[in-house]
Amino acid sequence: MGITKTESFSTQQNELANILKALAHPARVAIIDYLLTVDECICSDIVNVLPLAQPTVSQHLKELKNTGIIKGSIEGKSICYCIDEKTIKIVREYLDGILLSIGKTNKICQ
Amino acid sequence: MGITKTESFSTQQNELANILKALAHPARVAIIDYLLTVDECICSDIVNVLPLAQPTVSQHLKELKNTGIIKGSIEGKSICYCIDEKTIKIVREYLDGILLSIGKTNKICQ
DNA sequence: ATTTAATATCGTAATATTGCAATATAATAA
DNA sequence: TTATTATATTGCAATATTACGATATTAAAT
Repeated sequence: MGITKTESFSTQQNELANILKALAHPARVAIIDYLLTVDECICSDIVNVLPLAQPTVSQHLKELKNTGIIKGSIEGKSICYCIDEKTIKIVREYLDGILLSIGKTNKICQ
Repeated sequence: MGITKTESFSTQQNELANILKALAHPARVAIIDYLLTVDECICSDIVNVLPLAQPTVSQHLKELKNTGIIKGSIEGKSICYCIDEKTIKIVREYLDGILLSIGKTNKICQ
Protein backbone atom coordinates (compact mmCIF):
# COMPACT_ATOMS: atom_id res chain seq x y z
CA MET A 1 0.00 0.00 0.00
CA GLY A 2 1.10 3.53 -0.54
CA ILE A 3 2.09 2.76 -4.10
CA THR A 4 0.13 4.26 -6.96
CA LYS A 5 -2.27 1.66 -8.37
CA THR A 6 -1.04 2.06 -11.92
CA GLU A 7 -2.57 -1.19 -13.11
CA SER A 8 -6.03 0.01 -12.14
CA PHE A 9 -6.05 2.81 -14.68
CA SER A 10 -5.94 2.97 -18.46
CA THR A 11 -2.71 3.28 -20.40
CA GLN A 12 -3.77 6.70 -21.58
CA GLN A 13 -4.49 7.88 -18.05
CA ASN A 14 -1.13 6.64 -16.85
CA GLU A 15 0.83 8.07 -19.75
CA LEU A 16 -0.78 11.44 -19.41
CA ALA A 17 -0.18 11.44 -15.65
CA ASN A 18 3.48 10.64 -16.28
CA ILE A 19 3.97 13.55 -18.65
CA LEU A 20 2.17 15.87 -16.26
CA LYS A 21 4.25 14.61 -13.37
CA ALA A 22 7.43 15.39 -15.26
CA LEU A 23 6.19 18.92 -15.84
CA ALA A 24 5.00 19.29 -12.26
CA HIS A 25 8.10 20.59 -10.52
CA PRO A 26 9.19 24.22 -10.23
CA ALA A 27 12.76 23.36 -11.22
CA ARG A 28 11.56 21.63 -14.36
CA VAL A 29 9.20 24.50 -15.13
CA ALA A 30 12.21 26.78 -14.71
CA ILE A 31 14.25 24.64 -17.07
CA ILE A 32 11.53 24.89 -19.69
CA ASP A 33 11.23 28.64 -19.10
CA TYR A 34 14.94 28.96 -19.63
CA LEU A 35 14.95 26.78 -22.74
CA LEU A 36 12.44 29.19 -24.26
CA THR A 37 14.58 32.25 -23.66
CA VAL A 38 17.65 30.96 -25.45
CA ASP A 39 17.83 30.96 -29.20
CA GLU A 40 20.23 28.11 -29.44
CA CYS A 41 20.20 24.74 -27.82
CA ILE A 42 21.48 25.01 -24.29
CA CYS A 43 25.09 24.25 -23.61
CA SER A 44 26.09 23.84 -20.00
CA ASP A 45 24.95 27.24 -18.71
CA ILE A 46 21.73 25.77 -17.44
CA VAL A 47 23.46 24.67 -14.24
CA ASN A 48 24.60 28.25 -13.59
CA VAL A 49 21.13 29.63 -14.16
CA LEU A 50 19.33 27.34 -11.73
CA PRO A 51 19.75 27.49 -7.95
CA LEU A 52 20.46 23.79 -7.80
CA ALA A 53 23.54 21.62 -7.76
CA GLN A 54 24.76 20.03 -10.95
CA PRO A 55 23.65 16.46 -10.13
CA THR A 56 20.16 17.73 -9.32
CA VAL A 57 19.87 19.59 -12.61
CA SER A 58 21.17 16.53 -14.44
CA GLN A 59 18.49 14.43 -12.81
CA HIS A 60 15.71 16.86 -13.74
CA LEU A 61 16.95 17.01 -17.33
CA LYS A 62 16.95 13.23 -17.45
CA GLU A 63 13.38 13.09 -16.25
CA LEU A 64 12.26 15.66 -18.81
CA LYS A 65 14.01 13.68 -21.50
CA ASN A 66 12.63 10.31 -20.41
CA THR A 67 9.07 11.56 -20.73
CA GLY A 68 9.77 13.20 -24.07
CA ILE A 69 9.29 16.77 -22.92
CA ILE A 70 12.74 17.72 -24.10
CA LYS A 71 14.81 16.06 -26.75
CA GLY A 72 18.40 16.28 -27.81
CA SER A 73 21.62 14.71 -26.82
CA ILE A 74 24.80 14.97 -24.89
CA GLU A 75 27.49 15.93 -27.33
CA GLY A 76 30.82 15.32 -25.79
CA LYS A 77 31.40 17.94 -23.20
CA SER A 78 28.14 19.76 -23.64
CA ILE A 79 24.42 19.08 -23.83
CA CYS A 80 22.05 20.10 -26.56
CA TYR A 81 18.47 20.04 -25.46
CA CYS A 82 15.30 21.70 -26.62
CA ILE A 83 11.59 21.25 -26.05
CA ASP A 84 9.79 18.51 -27.93
CA GLU A 85 6.64 20.02 -29.42
CA LYS A 86 5.06 16.60 -29.87
CA THR A 87 4.75 15.87 -26.16
CA ILE A 88 3.61 19.36 -25.24
CA LYS A 89 0.89 19.03 -27.85
CA ILE A 90 -0.36 15.81 -26.28
CA VAL A 91 -0.99 17.66 -23.05
CA ARG A 92 -2.54 20.64 -24.79
CA GLU A 93 -4.92 18.40 -26.70
CA TYR A 94 -5.96 16.80 -23.47
CA LEU A 95 -6.75 20.19 -21.96
CA ASP A 96 -8.53 21.30 -25.13
CA GLY A 97 -10.65 18.18 -24.87
CA ILE A 98 -11.61 19.05 -21.31
CA LEU A 99 -12.52 22.62 -22.18
CA LEU A 100 -14.49 21.54 -25.26
CA SER A 101 -16.37 18.98 -23.23
CA ILE A 102 -17.22 21.49 -20.55
CA GLY A 103 -18.47 23.92 -23.16
CA LYS A 104 -20.97 21.40 -24.48
CA THR A 105 -22.80 20.86 -21.22
CA ASN A 106 -24.56 23.27 -18.97
CA LYS A 107 -23.47 22.09 -15.61
CA ILE A 108 -23.98 24.60 -12.89
CA CYS A 109 -21.50 24.49 -10.06
CA GLN A 110 -20.87 27.47 -7.87
CA MET B 1 17.80 18.11 1.81
CA GLY B 2 15.25 16.17 -0.14
CA ILE B 3 12.69 18.94 0.06
CA THR B 4 11.71 20.90 -3.03
CA LYS B 5 13.42 24.29 -2.99
CA THR B 6 10.22 26.23 -3.47
CA GLU B 7 11.72 29.53 -2.35
CA SER B 8 14.28 29.36 -5.13
CA PHE B 9 11.69 29.63 -7.87
CA SER B 10 9.20 32.26 -8.92
CA THR B 11 5.63 32.35 -7.66
CA GLN B 12 4.42 31.63 -11.15
CA GLN B 13 6.68 28.63 -11.52
CA ASN B 14 5.55 27.25 -8.19
CA GLU B 15 1.86 27.86 -8.81
CA LEU B 16 1.97 26.23 -12.19
CA ALA B 17 3.89 23.27 -10.80
CA ASN B 18 1.25 22.88 -8.11
CA ILE B 19 -1.62 22.76 -10.57
CA LEU B 20 0.29 20.32 -12.76
CA LYS B 21 1.08 18.17 -9.75
CA ALA B 22 -2.58 17.95 -8.86
CA LEU B 23 -3.36 16.80 -12.39
CA ALA B 24 -0.43 14.39 -12.43
CA HIS B 25 -1.96 11.25 -11.01
CA PRO B 26 -3.84 8.56 -12.90
CA ALA B 27 -6.62 8.48 -10.31
CA ARG B 28 -7.12 12.21 -10.64
CA VAL B 29 -7.00 11.99 -14.42
CA ALA B 30 -9.65 9.28 -14.11
CA ILE B 31 -11.77 11.51 -11.89
CA ILE B 32 -11.60 14.28 -14.49
CA ASP B 33 -12.38 11.80 -17.27
CA TYR B 34 -15.41 10.66 -15.33
CA LEU B 35 -16.55 14.18 -14.56
CA LEU B 36 -16.62 14.84 -18.31
CA THR B 37 -18.83 11.86 -19.05
CA VAL B 38 -21.62 12.82 -16.67
CA ASP B 39 -24.06 15.51 -17.61
CA GLU B 40 -24.90 16.46 -14.08
CA CYS B 41 -22.68 17.18 -11.16
CA ILE B 42 -21.46 13.95 -9.65
CA CYS B 43 -23.28 12.52 -6.71
CA SER B 44 -21.58 9.79 -4.76
CA ASP B 45 -21.18 7.29 -7.62
CA ILE B 46 -17.61 8.41 -8.18
CA VAL B 47 -16.42 6.06 -5.45
CA ASN B 48 -18.07 3.12 -7.20
CA VAL B 49 -16.52 4.03 -10.53
CA LEU B 50 -12.94 4.20 -9.30
CA PRO B 51 -10.93 1.19 -8.13
CA LEU B 52 -10.02 2.95 -4.90
CA ALA B 53 -11.36 3.05 -1.38
CA GLN B 54 -13.62 5.88 -0.31
CA PRO B 55 -11.05 7.73 1.83
CA THR B 56 -8.59 7.66 -1.05
CA VAL B 57 -11.10 9.11 -3.49
CA SER B 58 -12.03 11.74 -0.94
CA GLN B 59 -8.39 12.72 -0.62
CA HIS B 60 -7.92 13.01 -4.38
CA LEU B 61 -11.06 15.12 -4.68
CA LYS B 62 -9.77 17.37 -1.93
CA GLU B 63 -6.49 17.87 -3.74
CA LEU B 64 -8.23 18.67 -7.01
CA LYS B 65 -10.41 21.15 -5.18
CA ASN B 66 -7.56 22.80 -3.28
CA THR B 67 -5.73 23.58 -6.49
CA GLY B 68 -8.88 24.85 -8.16
CA ILE B 69 -9.12 22.13 -10.78
CA ILE B 70 -12.59 21.22 -9.64
CA LYS B 71 -15.09 23.38 -7.84
CA GLY B 72 -18.33 22.73 -6.08
CA SER B 73 -19.44 21.72 -2.69
CA ILE B 74 -20.58 19.00 -0.42
CA GLU B 75 -24.34 19.26 -0.16
CA GLY B 76 -25.51 17.27 2.75
CA LYS B 77 -25.19 13.62 1.89
CA SER B 78 -23.83 14.13 -1.57
CA ILE B 79 -21.09 15.97 -3.41
CA CYS B 80 -21.50 18.30 -6.33
CA TYR B 81 -18.25 18.83 -8.18
CA CYS B 82 -17.38 19.89 -11.67
CA ILE B 83 -14.28 21.03 -13.49
CA ASP B 84 -13.21 24.65 -13.09
CA GLU B 85 -12.50 25.99 -16.56
CA LYS B 86 -10.44 28.85 -15.16
CA THR B 87 -7.66 26.65 -13.81
CA ILE B 88 -7.54 24.38 -16.85
CA LYS B 89 -7.17 27.48 -18.99
CA ILE B 90 -4.16 28.64 -16.99
CA VAL B 91 -2.37 25.42 -17.88
CA ARG B 92 -3.47 25.55 -21.49
CA GLU B 93 -2.21 29.08 -21.84
CA TYR B 94 1.12 28.02 -20.44
CA LEU B 95 1.38 25.25 -23.03
CA ASP B 96 0.24 27.59 -25.79
CA GLY B 97 3.00 29.95 -24.76
CA ILE B 98 5.57 27.18 -25.04
CA LEU B 99 4.38 26.11 -28.47
CA LEU B 100 4.21 29.69 -29.69
CA SER B 101 7.71 30.35 -28.44
CA ILE B 102 9.07 27.24 -30.14
CA GLY B 103 7.45 28.23 -33.39
CA LYS B 104 9.27 31.54 -33.44
CA THR B 105 12.76 30.10 -33.29
CA ASN B 106 14.52 27.68 -35.55
CA LYS B 107 16.29 25.49 -33.11
CA ILE B 108 17.42 22.22 -34.53
CA CYS B 109 17.51 19.34 -32.12
CA GLN B 110 17.38 15.78 -33.35
C1' DA C 1 49.32 10.90 -21.70
C1' DT C 2 47.46 14.49 -18.66
C1' DT C 3 44.58 17.96 -17.67
C1' DT C 4 40.33 20.21 -17.94
C1' DA C 5 35.49 20.83 -18.50
C1' DA C 6 30.79 19.06 -18.80
C1' DT C 7 27.67 15.82 -17.60
C1' DA C 8 26.11 11.28 -15.50
C1' DT C 9 25.62 7.96 -11.85
C1' DC C 10 25.63 6.20 -7.09
C1' DG C 11 24.45 6.36 -2.45
C1' DT C 12 21.89 8.29 0.95
C1' DA C 13 19.20 11.48 3.99
C1' DA C 14 15.06 14.24 4.23
C1' DT C 15 10.60 14.83 2.85
C1' DA C 16 6.30 13.96 0.20
C1' DT C 17 2.81 11.04 -1.70
C1' DT C 18 -0.29 7.19 -1.86
C1' DG C 19 -3.65 4.16 -0.02
C1' DC C 20 -6.57 2.38 3.38
C1' DA C 21 -8.68 0.85 7.95
C1' DA C 22 -10.83 2.98 11.56
C1' DT C 23 -13.40 6.55 12.97
C1' DA C 24 -15.79 11.04 12.81
C1' DT C 25 -19.12 14.13 10.90
C1' DA C 26 -23.28 15.68 8.79
C1' DA C 27 -27.64 15.45 6.72
C1' DT C 28 -31.66 13.01 5.48
C1' DA C 29 -35.04 9.20 6.41
C1' DA C 30 -37.65 6.35 9.36
C1' DT D 1 -34.33 9.95 18.36
C1' DT D 2 -32.22 6.49 15.90
C1' DA D 3 -30.86 4.54 11.72
C1' DT D 4 -28.86 5.18 7.31
C1' DT D 5 -26.08 7.15 3.83
C1' DA D 6 -22.38 10.01 2.03
C1' DT D 7 -18.29 12.13 2.75
C1' DA D 8 -14.26 13.78 5.67
C1' DT D 9 -10.45 13.15 8.84
C1' DT D 10 -6.90 10.69 11.35
C1' DG D 11 -3.13 7.71 11.72
C1' DC D 12 0.02 4.95 9.73
C1' DA D 13 2.71 1.83 6.60
C1' DA D 14 4.70 1.50 2.01
C1' DT D 15 6.71 3.77 -1.57
C1' DA D 16 8.34 7.77 -4.36
C1' DT D 17 10.64 12.11 -4.91
C1' DT D 18 14.05 15.55 -4.12
C1' DA D 19 18.59 17.14 -3.34
C1' DC D 20 23.40 16.74 -3.11
C1' DG D 21 28.29 15.03 -2.02
C1' DA D 22 31.32 11.90 -3.93
C1' DT D 23 32.73 9.78 -7.78
C1' DA D 24 32.63 8.16 -12.63
C1' DT D 25 32.53 9.02 -17.43
C1' DT D 26 33.49 11.29 -21.66
C1' DA D 27 35.54 14.20 -24.95
C1' DA D 28 38.23 17.96 -26.14
C1' DA D 29 42.52 20.69 -25.22
C1' DT D 30 47.30 20.89 -23.98
